[in-house]
Amino acid sequence: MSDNSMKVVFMGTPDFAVSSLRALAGAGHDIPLVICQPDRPKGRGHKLQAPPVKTAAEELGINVLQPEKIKGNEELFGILREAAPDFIVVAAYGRIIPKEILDIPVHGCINVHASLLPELRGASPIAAAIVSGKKETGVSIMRVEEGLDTGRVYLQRRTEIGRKHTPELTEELAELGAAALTEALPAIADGTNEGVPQDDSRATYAGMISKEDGHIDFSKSPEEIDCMVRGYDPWPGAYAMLDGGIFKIWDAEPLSAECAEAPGTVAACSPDGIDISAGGRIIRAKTVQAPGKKRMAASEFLKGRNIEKGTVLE
RNA sequence: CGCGGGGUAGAGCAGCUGGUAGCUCGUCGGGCUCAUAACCCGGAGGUCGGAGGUUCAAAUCCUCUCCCCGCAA
Repeated sequence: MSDNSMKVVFMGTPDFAVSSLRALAGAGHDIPLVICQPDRPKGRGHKLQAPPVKTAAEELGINVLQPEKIKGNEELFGILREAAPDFIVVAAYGRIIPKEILDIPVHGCINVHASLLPELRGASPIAAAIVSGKKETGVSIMRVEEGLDTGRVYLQRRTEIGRKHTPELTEELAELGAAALTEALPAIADGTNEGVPQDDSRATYAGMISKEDGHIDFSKSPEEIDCMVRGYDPWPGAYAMLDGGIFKIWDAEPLSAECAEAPGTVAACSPDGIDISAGGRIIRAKTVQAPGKKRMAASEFLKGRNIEKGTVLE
């Protein structure tokens, strides 16, 4: 494997990208440079926080560059040209890569994208896959072009979504993607794998998620709501308004029993959960969270606060 | 110094215009029931996050500190 070692510049930012970075290093590739987004104010207190990729790169002893802007950044282009990489690997970098950079590496820019392209191109493929109720999703190793996730696909790996929430699915896809990446790279370099163009007619898009996307519409079916609950974990969280406060549901179970109550009405409370009318049936909230409180089992929530039958969530 | 809520029995909460603490669940013992997330009776279990201060007296007021969470990103 070591004679397949190549020079790779890595561009990525969040946890999802860390797996690929580590895999590249573990495969013996020469990584002269890692590029990620600048430290951003995050969390309470708006403290500056280093992106996970930066932390990982430093652990690996790799130089990190955090350009504020890359479009038209001639200094950055110069540094990259000088590095003369075989590949630039992009994984959830969070910015559009300008053409000047795409042209630099000998074998081009390769992206690890967390969907089965051409489905779910865009910013939030993992959450979108869950929310839309898909049975399976996966990762695609593909070529970065000027279009948004439009390049030819070299390798895909798929997995069942089941009842997974976004965090665990993200972790799983990050590992799948990292393995697929290291497997594909040598074949792309020697021309064994030329990839196949995407069928643009089947393309779908996963746009950025907003806070409001997590607001539950109880006219939807219990199954749809369950998908929201799992997909929007941990952000923005699937929520409803209760007494003017945000009431989040972190785990729910669709019940088949019919329910004639108005959508959002609490039909019953029990140690098993809070049963809410949704789409003519019942969605049972099993893990919930009130403002300022932790996530807790619905049964525990009910010990400290009584929700009367007939209460309406909006 | 972004805004805000909270740390009280094993769990979830109330009490916070100061006088050594209460509710629901669980737990232990007893009773009742064909049965039920059952019901009835009784008991155990808390230095009220930590450190100072005010006071005759603080979970309750003041200061500092540690931890958790919501908003915002």
